Amino acid sequence: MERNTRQRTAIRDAIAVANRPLLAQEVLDAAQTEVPGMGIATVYRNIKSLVEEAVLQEVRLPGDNPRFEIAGHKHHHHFQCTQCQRVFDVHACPGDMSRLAPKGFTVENHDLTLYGHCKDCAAAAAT
Amino acid sequence: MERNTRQRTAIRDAIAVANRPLLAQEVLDAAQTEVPGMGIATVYRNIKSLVEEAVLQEVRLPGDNPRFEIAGHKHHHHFQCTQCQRVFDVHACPGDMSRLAPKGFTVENHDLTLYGHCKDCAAAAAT
DNA sequence: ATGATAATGATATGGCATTATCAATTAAAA
DNA sequence: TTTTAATTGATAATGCCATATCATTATCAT
Repeated sequence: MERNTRQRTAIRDAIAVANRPLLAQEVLDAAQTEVPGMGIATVYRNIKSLVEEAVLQEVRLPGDNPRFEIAGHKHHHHFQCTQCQRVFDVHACPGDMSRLAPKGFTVENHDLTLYGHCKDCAAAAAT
Repeated sequence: MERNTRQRTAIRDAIAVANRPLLAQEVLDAAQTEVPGMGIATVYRNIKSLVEEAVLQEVRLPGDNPRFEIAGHKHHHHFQCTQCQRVFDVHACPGDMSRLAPKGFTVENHDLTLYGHCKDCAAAAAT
């Protein structure tokens, strides 16, 4: 991946604009508004190289396929809407977790996923 | 699944004794100490019916295949050792998460995974 | 603008977890 | 113990995500 193609740009931009982690298929859907004929293989190829270049980073949620977001964000967590399944960043954190583990265990990191209704779905449900 | 077979008993007992969530393959390995010739299909078949009967419950960790533990535990979280990959229960919880989500989002549930070294691996590393 | 070659799109293939198939076995009712 | 049918074990089939293949297209140094 040494050339700047319309597809590569559309993929990176789609993820940057979404401002939330996207599945490969979501990246394709978003990038196709810019480059209509784009294929899924191109998405996987470019995601892979963009991760290797540390432009993107992978986000794994329990039971889901990998999502990708722009790299470099500081420590944060994720929220998944149980209705639309979309994932959003959560920039708050409960803080130190080392006291939670059993005695003898050392905690080096942690992942937190919140579940509920996103703003859009909560608003729709309230009508 | 209406009959009590040696295999079914061995599978349920293996998960109960382990006292931590096990992968299908880990269940097979553990159950084979009781029923040597057991096949992986039998493990999947019995896990599936035991989950339907609410004897077992599924545990999903980011990026991993499903694990299974005895159902009925109260709210708890999990710890995964970054060395041996085993998963352990964590019975502590940071508490209410509703304030962490962005405005307009409603939090109904949460999953927390701690990463680090388990007691065994931490002790081994200290030598 | 041209040529070398990287990238794309369509699709075949791979990899892996899980499920389906089926003859042989085994539980358990009679 | 005999009988009946559920269960097992071996393995083929499935499903899904991701990668490889390859002819065609597009980038970009010259």
